[in-house]
Amino acid sequence: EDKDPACPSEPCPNGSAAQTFDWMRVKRNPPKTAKVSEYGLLGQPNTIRTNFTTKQLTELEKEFHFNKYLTRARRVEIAATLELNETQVKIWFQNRRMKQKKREKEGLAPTAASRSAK
Amino acid sequence: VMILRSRFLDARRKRRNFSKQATEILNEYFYSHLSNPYPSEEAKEELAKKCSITVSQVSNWFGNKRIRYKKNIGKFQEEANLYAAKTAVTAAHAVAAAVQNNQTNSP
DNA sequence: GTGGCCGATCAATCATAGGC
DNA sequence: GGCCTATGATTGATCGGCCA
Repeated sequence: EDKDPACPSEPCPNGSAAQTFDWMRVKRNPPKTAKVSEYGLLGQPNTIRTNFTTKQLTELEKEFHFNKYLTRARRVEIAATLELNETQVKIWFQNRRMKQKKREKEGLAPTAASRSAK
Repeated sequence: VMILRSRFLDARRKRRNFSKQATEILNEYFYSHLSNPYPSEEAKEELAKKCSITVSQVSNWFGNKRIRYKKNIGKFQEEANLYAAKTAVTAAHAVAAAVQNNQTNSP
């Protein structure tokens, strides 16, 4: 369905040739987090990123400080309490852990890092 | 209601643009690797050092660049040609150096 | 096979910087 | 000062790989 681009080497003769590489064609599947209310209706694809409320975020944050990892039971509880999917809660914790890790890494003194020769 | 959320949560977001030369370095890498603009962790660290920014900032820059580039390739055409020409010269120099180095080293 | 986690990335959005 | 675009950062969610 698409021709293979071809000149990876040599500057192209004519003015420009912005080839389309694979990474430019990458399309992510829309979030499955539909969830509206009752069944069906609406002709609007509800495939939009969920916006967590302040209350939800506060509770999740509180729980995170208590436990970095969730048990199945706890996840179900929280999901029910905050009116979120179990998946959303699970993903939130995963992202939160990554965020934590990133913050710790950068929070540490970067001075010692610049000691290797390269 | 929801608008209030962003008020204090994003208070930390006091952005500052990168220096002109940092952007220059990042763009050079991006366009010279346009077929696969995904720098390795090591490459990111090196770029971060050269640009005097953090590795995360390098990641953010590439993430934003890739998305925005493919969103509107035409808009970056000019920029792409500019850097393509620039790196072509650099590559030529590298080849020349390699050739010369090769002559002094026999297999 | 199934499911969670990790690391990287995507994609949409936010908020500010810079130019007019 | 307002308005618009450019740009860095944030984040819910996806992708691929790994492992128990």
